[in-house]
Amino acid sequence: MGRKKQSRVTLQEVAKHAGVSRATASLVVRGSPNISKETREKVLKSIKELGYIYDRVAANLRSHQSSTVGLIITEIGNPFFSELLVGVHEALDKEGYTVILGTTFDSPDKQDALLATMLEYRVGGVIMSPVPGSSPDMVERLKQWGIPVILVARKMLSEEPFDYVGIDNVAGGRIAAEHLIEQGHRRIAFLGGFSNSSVWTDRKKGFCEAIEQAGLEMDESLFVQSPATRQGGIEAIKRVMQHPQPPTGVFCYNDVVASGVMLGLKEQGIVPGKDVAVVGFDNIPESAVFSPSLTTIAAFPDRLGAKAADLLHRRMKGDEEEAKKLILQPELVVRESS
Amino acid sequence: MGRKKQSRVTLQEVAKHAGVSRATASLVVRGSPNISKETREKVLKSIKELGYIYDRVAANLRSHQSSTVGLIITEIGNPFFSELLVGVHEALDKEGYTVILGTTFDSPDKQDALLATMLEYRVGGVIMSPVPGSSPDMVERLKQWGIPVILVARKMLSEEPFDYVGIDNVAGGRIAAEHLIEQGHRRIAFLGGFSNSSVWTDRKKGFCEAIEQAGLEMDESLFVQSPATRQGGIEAIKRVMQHPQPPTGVFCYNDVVASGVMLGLKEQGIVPGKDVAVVGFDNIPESAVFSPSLTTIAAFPDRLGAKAADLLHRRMKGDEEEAKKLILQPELVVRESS
DNA sequence: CTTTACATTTAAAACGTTGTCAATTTGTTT
DNA sequence: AAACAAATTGACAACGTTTTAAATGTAAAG
Repeated sequence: MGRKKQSRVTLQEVAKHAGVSRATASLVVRGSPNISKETREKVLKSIKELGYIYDRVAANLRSHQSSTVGLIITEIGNPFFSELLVGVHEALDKEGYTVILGTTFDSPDKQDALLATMLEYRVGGVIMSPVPGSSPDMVERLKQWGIPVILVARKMLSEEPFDYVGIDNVAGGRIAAEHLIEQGHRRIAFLGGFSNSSVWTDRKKGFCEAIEQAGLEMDESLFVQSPATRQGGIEAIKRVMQHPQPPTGVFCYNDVVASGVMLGLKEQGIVPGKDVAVVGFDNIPESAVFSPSLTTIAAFPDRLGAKAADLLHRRMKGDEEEAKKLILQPELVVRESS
Repeated sequence: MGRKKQSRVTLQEVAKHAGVSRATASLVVRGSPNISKETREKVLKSIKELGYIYDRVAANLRSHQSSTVGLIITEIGNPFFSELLVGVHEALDKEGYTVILGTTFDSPDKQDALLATMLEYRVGGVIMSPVPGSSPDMVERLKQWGIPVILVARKMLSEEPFDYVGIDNVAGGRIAAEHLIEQGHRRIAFLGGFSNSSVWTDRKKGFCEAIEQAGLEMDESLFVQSPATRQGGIEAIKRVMQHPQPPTGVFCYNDVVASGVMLGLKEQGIVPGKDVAVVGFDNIPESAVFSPSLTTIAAFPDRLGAKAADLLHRRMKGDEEEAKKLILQPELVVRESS
């Protein structure tokens, strides 16, 4: 069954085996151009024969570089974030980075702990979706150590001078409301999410703008906050339907909430898409298969992720320009639910 | 705006500031018991004052330990795997490990490359869902270096002596078929996935066992392989419904395929759950919101992940017992689609 | 007042690599 | 043959920790 725990072969041993100096061997593994083809092959052969494994940890320690980046998201459960993760991961992969993953589950403490861990691991940069209401201190600290941080999908509480990649949530909210108004709805609810997140306030802002512009009355009882989960959606729709004048259209904080909303409607014998129009946000892949299929605002999480990764890459390469804000435009996707 | 790129404070500097030796400072940061309370506090104070950051990379290099583990999955897009990821991640987090993530996208080469990378990063262990048909050489190699590897959800081609955590796919296939037979279906299709994966062959095996036991005929044209994606499901159901004697019940390789199958049925004006019964596999959260809601075989990916993480933790702690196989039992979840 | 024992603390070597740079070898051109 | 360029070397000092074995200080025991 092979021996146990053979100890690592070092570059030193490779060099000796190939009959060259350690310096030369080092240049070979790093692909230096001024090494003759001959010696390069000699060394590569020895590497293969001895089963040498490059020690990136030692190399990074010595060279003050880092080929790892930290990725911090709030919940992997939400397909929006898994798509985001795919986008980031794929783009970073292409550039040869290795990803250290962290999940905050919306806890500020956990977020700080994660950032601290990433610091301890000497990551070269961080892409994160911040917890609503968390303080920018820790991010500031990373930047002070020269570690670039890209915020994605969510901003921090205040308008901090950080790089940010996201979508235009105000526009998204407006588009959603305009669509429902165009469909003839006069009483429209906004369900799910919490007002402490920048995403929520932005979407609400756009929503309200469209409502006002159409000259509709703004009824505070049509705004129901709840966790951005399926269960949260179920509860929110139940609450709002008890209103003496229930809405005929609802705009949901995101698609997961929308799935709960539609479930809740069905439970009460109300047919979503017919009796009540439902519009979601994010356009997660599943929303096409819901029934009725969900009208939603596409937020392109994978593109967001890829853009964030590109930006981070540029920063790590030494781009020192001032903070960039990349705002993608969302798009309305009309389906059966409205 | 603070200075740029302050260089890291080292333990050396902390020691000097606290008036102790570097060794003592090191013992303090590691929480050694035989350090007097006095000096401990002195050092901790200096750490705080100087803003010292522990360098785990350097520490791991020296101590030959590793607090990172590699996690390799095939596709983050499938909710089954995101749930798995959640389970693994949460459990490892609790034990203080940091996760390095990799995705193979079902490419054996990518898988080998990822394993090589993890080796280079000196991970302490690996949890992976292997690419179907990939060779166990690389895994063997890791184990030779004393790095434990846990296979999860998928086995390697042959019955290798590796630790494995998965569910009983044969039982799952049988349960699904039995359920459909019990509902009165005589012609049942098995759609999606490819025969090169152990998961597929196992599910098919159980499926066939039940068919035979019920004395039904086995029609090869009712087995349609396709990518395990929504699109794959759409194509598979279209193909099989062209059959002169189309099935009245279908068992899908997984829930994602099932979602495609139901979509494909609707496109043809056939009502899933009424005209044709559909059963999925995995019980991804979304399957409850499909319409009709999907009858499926629950595979508990999060539990799988947690178990795998626990097992890995034990291995990393030095548990040298021979390869363990942990097989969880799947459960039938009946909903509207059957 | 010395010895023994014990708890703390320490100096120096190690981990596996890269950076530096002057010195050497080899190959090519004038 | 000399002059030049290109490729390779050797030696040593980093990088920021942990490890080892040895040294210190102090209190209890003789």
